[in-house]
Amino acid sequence: MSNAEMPKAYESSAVEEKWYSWWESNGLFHGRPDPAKKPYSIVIPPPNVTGILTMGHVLNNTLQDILARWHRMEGDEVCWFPGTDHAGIATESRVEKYLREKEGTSRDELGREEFVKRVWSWREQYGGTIIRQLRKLGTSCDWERERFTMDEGLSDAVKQVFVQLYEKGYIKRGKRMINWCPVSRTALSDEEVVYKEENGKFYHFKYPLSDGSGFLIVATTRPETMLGDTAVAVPIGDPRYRHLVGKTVDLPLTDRKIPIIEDPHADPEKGTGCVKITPAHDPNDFEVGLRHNLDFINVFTKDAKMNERAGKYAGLDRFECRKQVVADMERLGLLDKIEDLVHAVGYSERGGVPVEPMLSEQWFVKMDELAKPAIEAVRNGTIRFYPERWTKTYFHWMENIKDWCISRQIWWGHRIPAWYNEKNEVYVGVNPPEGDNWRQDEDVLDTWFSSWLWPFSIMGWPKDTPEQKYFYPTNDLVTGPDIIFFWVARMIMAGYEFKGAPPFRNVYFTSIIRDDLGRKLSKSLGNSPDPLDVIARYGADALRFSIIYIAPIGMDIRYANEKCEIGRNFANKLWNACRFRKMQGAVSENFRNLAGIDPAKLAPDEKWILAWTDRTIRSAREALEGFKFHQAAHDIYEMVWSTFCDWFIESCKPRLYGDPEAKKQTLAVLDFVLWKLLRLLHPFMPFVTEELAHQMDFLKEDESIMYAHYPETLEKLGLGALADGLDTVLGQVEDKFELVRAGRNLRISYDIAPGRKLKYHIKAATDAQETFLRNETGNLKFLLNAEEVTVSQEDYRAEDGTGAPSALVNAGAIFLPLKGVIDVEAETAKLNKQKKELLGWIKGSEAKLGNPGFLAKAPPKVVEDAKTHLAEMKEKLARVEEALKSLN
RNA sequence: GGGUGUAUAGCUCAGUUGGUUAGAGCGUCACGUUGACAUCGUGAAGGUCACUGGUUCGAGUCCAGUUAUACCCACCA
Repeated sequence: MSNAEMPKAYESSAVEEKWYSWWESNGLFHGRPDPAKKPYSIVIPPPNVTGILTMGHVLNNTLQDILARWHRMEGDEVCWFPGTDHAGIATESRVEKYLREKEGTSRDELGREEFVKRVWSWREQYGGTIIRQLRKLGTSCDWERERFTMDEGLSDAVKQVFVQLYEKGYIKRGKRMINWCPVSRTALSDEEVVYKEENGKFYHFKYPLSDGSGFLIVATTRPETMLGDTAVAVPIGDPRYRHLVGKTVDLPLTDRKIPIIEDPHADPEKGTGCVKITPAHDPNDFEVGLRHNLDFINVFTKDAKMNERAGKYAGLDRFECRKQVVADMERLGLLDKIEDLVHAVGYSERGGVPVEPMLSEQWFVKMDELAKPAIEAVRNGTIRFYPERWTKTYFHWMENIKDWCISRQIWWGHRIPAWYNEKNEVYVGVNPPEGDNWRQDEDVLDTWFSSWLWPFSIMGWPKDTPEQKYFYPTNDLVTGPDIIFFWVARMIMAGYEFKGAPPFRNVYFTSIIRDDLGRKLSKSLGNSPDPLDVIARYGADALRFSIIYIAPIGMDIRYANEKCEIGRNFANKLWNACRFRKMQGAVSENFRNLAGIDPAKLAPDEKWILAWTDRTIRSAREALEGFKFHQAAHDIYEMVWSTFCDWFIESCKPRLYGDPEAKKQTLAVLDFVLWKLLRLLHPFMPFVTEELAHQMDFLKEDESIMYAHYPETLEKLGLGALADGLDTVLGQVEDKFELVRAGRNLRISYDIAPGRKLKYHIKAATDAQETFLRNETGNLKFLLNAEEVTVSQEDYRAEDGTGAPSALVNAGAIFLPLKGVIDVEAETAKLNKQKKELLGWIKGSEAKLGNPGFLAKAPPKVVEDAKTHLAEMKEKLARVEEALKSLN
C-alpha cells in the first residue's frame, strides 16, 4: 500500500465491487468435504425464480451470511448452498402475464408442451435476477453449487419420493373436498388459503314443504350454492322438526325436491336449527352427504362461474349469481330476512380471490405418521427453534396435521409420476411404464413437494454423494415464521423419512420488516424500498449492519432508509480510525501477538483497552452462539465507537507525540486491538473490513479476512500475562475518565470556550488515587485541554483564600480555578443538589440495612455490597459537606 | 372460539437467573472548524417501567386479573 492518504470518507461502491469479484473468482465461497475440518452448512430458503430482492431477503440473507462468515473464521469448512425455487403457480401466472402482454398469446393457445418450453426460456432470460442481486449484498454463497428445484437431479428426488410414499401407502388419489382457486384454476393445499375477516350478509330463505304445509327457514352466506342443495338437515330428535323427517321440500329456483334429514351437523341452538346441505361445495355438507348417501351436485365451472346444473343461472359469475338468486327469492316471497355478519372468508393466496370448496379428484399425502418423528425431534431438543416459542405453533399444527393435497392443475412443475391405461389401472414409478397404452397424469406437484426435500436434494440425493455424508444434516436454518408449515415442518418430516436424520439443528425465525409507521411493506403502498437503491446510496455494509442493529429480538422491525445512516456512519467511523492510525506510520510488526511487550510496562489505558477487547470478544461470540445478532452488533458498535475511538484513541494521543518507545508500544496495542475489531466486525460488514485489513497491511495481498481467525481472548492466545493486574487498573482508568467528564462539564457550565487553555486542580481521594493520577497528568492535560493539571489531597485555594468551582467524583474532586469568576451561589446550589441526592441514597440504604428481614434473608454478598455502598455514599457526603463549608 | 407476542424517555428499542434511586440510539436544546471523522466532538433536558392486586426483606423483572395492540390457528350453516 502506498502512502497515498486515505480519502476522508469511506466510499462503498468501488470497494464492494472489487472485493466481491475477488472473493468469488478466487473460490473463497466454495465449500468441499474436508475431514480435517468441522463441517458447517446452511441451505438458503430458495427464493422464487421470478423474485426480486426485497428487504425481507436482505435481513434473511444477511443473517445467514453472518453465520457463514463467522463459522468460516472459526475454522469450520463452510458451505452455504444457494438456489431458486420454480414456484409453480407464481411462475406460471407470471409467464402467462408476460405472454399476454408481450406476445398476445396464452397458455391454452400454446398448448402444454410449448408453454412449458416458454417458461424455461423465460427463466433463462429473466429468472434468477435475485441471485445476481444477492451478490450485491455480499452473501458468501457457494455459487458453484447453485441449484434449481426443477433441475434434473432435484426432479429425480421428487419422483423417488413420490414413488416411495406411494408404495408405502402414504400417497393416495381420491375424490375429496379441496380448495379450488378459480383464477389459477387449480386445487390448493389448506396452507395456501388465507382467511380474511369480511362484512357479509346472512340470508334467511324459506324452503316450501312439498306437501304445502309450510316452510323451513334455512340461512346461508352463500345463496348461489343453494342451486346445488340436495337436502335440508334438522337436529336429531328435534321436536320442532321430528315429524318432517323423511318428507321433502321443493328447492326454490329449481325443479328438484330434496329430502329432510336428521343429522348431528344441524345445531338446534343456531338459527332455526335447519341447515341447507350442499355436499359438493361445503366441507361439512360433504360429510353429511356421505353419511346420507346424498347426490353431489357441482354447480360451478373451473373458473367459478355457474355451470349448466345451475339452470337459468348458467354462465353467470358466482357473485352475480348470488345477487340474482337473492332477488329471485325475494320476488317469490321466499326471502325471510337479511342480517349483517362478520365472517372469515378463505382467499387464494396467489389468486387473490375467494377459494371455492369443490369436490375433486386429487392426490393426497397422509401426514400423521410422517409427523411423529418430526414432533419428537423438536420436543427432545434435537432441533431447536429460536425464538423458542415457535415450537408451540409447530406442535399445534403437527399434532392436528391433515392430509396434504399435492396435485395442482397447472403445467409448470414436476409432473406426477403416475400413468393410467384403458382398463383404468394405475402405474406409479420413477420411469414411465412399458407399452404405449399408458397416459401420464396431467397434474403437477405442489411446489413445496420439491422444497421439502431441499436440504438433501441440493446435495445430490437420491444419489449417494460425499456432500451428503459431510454436510448433512445442515447446521442452521434461517427463515421467516410465515413458512413454518409450508416448509420448515415438512422439511423436518422429509429429513426423517428419507434420510433418517434431521435436516438441520437450529432454526432461527427472522422478524417481519415493517415501515416506520408499522405497516407491512407492500408494493401497493409504495413503502417497499428497493435494496439495490439503498445499497447504492449507503453501501451494502451499511444496510447489513443497520438492519441487524435495529432488529429487535423476536419482534417486528421498523425500517426506514434513514436508519441506514447508523451503518454508514459506523463504517465511516471505522474508516477514519484506520485513517488516523495510518497517519502514525507503518503497521507494528507485532500486531498479531504483541511480541516483545513487557506486561509490566503497559500503560493503564493500554491495559484498559485490552480488557475491553476481551470482554467484547466474549460477549460477541456468546451472542452469536445464541443467535442474538442484534446484541452482538450493539456490543461491537459500542466497543468500536465509544470505547476504542472516543476514549482509547483520544487518550493515547499524548503518548504518540512524546517518547518514541511509548509511541511504539501504544501503536502496537492499537494495532493489536484494531485488527481484532476488524475481524469481529467482518461477518457483519464484510466489505469495509476486508478493505481496511488490506489498507492497514494486516493482510498480505493474496490473503482474505474471510479466512482470518475470529478473535480470541488474551488467555486463549496464551497472552494471559498481558492481562495481569487488570482488575485494579480498570477501576482507576474508569475513574480517570469520569474525572475528565466532570472537568469538561465544569468548563461548559462556566461557559468557557473549549479552545481556551485552563488550569485544573485535582484532589485525590486516596493515596493510591493520588499516585495514579499524578502519573496521568500528561494524559489529563490533553483530555481536558488544560495547560496545567495539579494533583494533591488538598482542596484548591487561591492565594487570597477563595475557593473554585468543583465537581465531586469517585477519584476525588476536580477544581476549575478561575480568578474572580466563581459563582458561589451556583456552586452552593450544585453541591446542595448533590447532597440531597446522596442523602436520598443514604436514607434508602440505611432503611434497607435496618430491615431485619433483609439482613436475615438476602444473600450475604448483597448485604455486603449494600454496606460498602452506604459507606461510600457517606464518605462522598462528607466530601460534599466539606466543599460546601469551604465555599463560605 | 382457541393460541402466541407486545406495552419502559418525544420516537425506535435494551434491560441476562428478582438485588443500588432504570439504560442506549435517534430526535430536541446548548456549545464547538483542538492536526481520523460535521457521516464529527463535548455536554444538557427528558420516564410514577399500561392498569389493579398478589408473592418477596426487595418487583421493570415472578404470579393472577384488566385494558390496549399485533399476529397465527379454527368446517361456525
